[in-house]
Amino acid sequence: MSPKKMDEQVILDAAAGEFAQKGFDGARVDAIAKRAGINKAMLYYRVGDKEELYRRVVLRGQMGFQNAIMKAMESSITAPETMANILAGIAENAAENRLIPSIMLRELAGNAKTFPEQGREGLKSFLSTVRSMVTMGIEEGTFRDIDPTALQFMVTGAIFTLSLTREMRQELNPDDPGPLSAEQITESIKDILLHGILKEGPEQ
Amino acid sequence: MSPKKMDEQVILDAAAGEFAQKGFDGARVDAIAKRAGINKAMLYYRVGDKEELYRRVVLRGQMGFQNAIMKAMESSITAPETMANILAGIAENAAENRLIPSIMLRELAGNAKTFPEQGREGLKSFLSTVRSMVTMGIEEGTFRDIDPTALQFMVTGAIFTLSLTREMRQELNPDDPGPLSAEQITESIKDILLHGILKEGPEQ
DNA sequence: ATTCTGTTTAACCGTTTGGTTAAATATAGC
DNA sequence: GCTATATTTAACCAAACGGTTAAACAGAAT
Repeated sequence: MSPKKMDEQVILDAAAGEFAQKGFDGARVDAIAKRAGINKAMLYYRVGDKEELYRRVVLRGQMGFQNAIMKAMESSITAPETMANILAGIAENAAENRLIPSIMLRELAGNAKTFPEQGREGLKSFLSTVRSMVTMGIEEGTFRDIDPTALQFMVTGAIFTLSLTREMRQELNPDDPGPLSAEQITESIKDILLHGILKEGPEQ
Repeated sequence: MSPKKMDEQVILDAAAGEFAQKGFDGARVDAIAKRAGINKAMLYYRVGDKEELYRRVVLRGQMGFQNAIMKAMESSITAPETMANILAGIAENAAENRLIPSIMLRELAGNAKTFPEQGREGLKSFLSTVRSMVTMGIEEGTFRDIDPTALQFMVTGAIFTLSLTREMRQELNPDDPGPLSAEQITESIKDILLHGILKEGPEQ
């Protein structure tokens, strides 16, 4: 009934790599096929056209972040704890799946006009989660009266750009420490951010 | 000797708009011509091919940031002052020339592989400027012992993503305050960042 | 008025690209 | 072996795209 089999994940991995490097318009369907080690027509047979390929890649990548955020929320009680865990979750996920930040930043640059409709709900819930975490911190008295919007984008902006420039930074700046682990990124940002938003300063 | 004349800036503006919205590969040369209200061949006559168009747009846009940074450096003495002025300079510039953050983030996403060779020096000097500002602050005792790399990308990452999502944010999150002025962005980020990096906390 | 030069355009061209299709190949059940 | 079904491929196609070119046009100088 089925001769060989062909892992669909291989196709999505190949597509993710191509989309991340070249963007949707720059990506070549033939190149994706080549990366996956199959013929172009196979892509259409197994997944669909270029847009469907992209949709699947984005949605799969988004899931990782959503799970990370959810786990961070569940495993923490106070707002500072939540904040630190969200930070770590995003950083770890960006490090594991390095292709996604690239795709996401490109979406941002294009006003998310090619972002899958199905994924927009996820984005919304992420934004409102961070926001409610901040207001919670302010209400419980641990946070200063900071701007949640600014914090949202300081976290994601910093992590995404840091993991994206992983290879590039050192070349541009000899003083740069070079590639950082997710833990290092998390610690550095957490250090600045917690001092920046806590009323009393982190105890530790 | 010259019949009509045709402002070259109009062409570069049109190109910047197209490149910002669609990226290099997504941009259509015909579309740029249409935006500029001229014929496609005119582009090649006056500026050059697609790559040259892009090169010019990026270099022109980069100049604005470089000037802003330089002015910030000149007009400030202490490290916290410098830090605040750089922040404000970048934010103002991003607000004035909204197309550039989009182009820059796309470059980031593609590992800056299409970034003009000529512009790389500017990037380098920007990075080392911020870095030396941080080390100066640490040495003069006003800054805590923070990670300069993290700060670099928290500043640019936050400002770029904030100005890029200007139209998008409110749609995704009803609690979002919507479009923010450069001053608002500057103040929000400065508030968090200065508390985050200063030893004593901002006096004000 | 004619010439000369800088400017603008319409039409065209070769290539690339996303997508299709018809044929080939492999596997399982009979 | 034969048939039915799932998989894979090579070849093909129309459309879109970047780029060119030859001709038209406009104004200044003579």
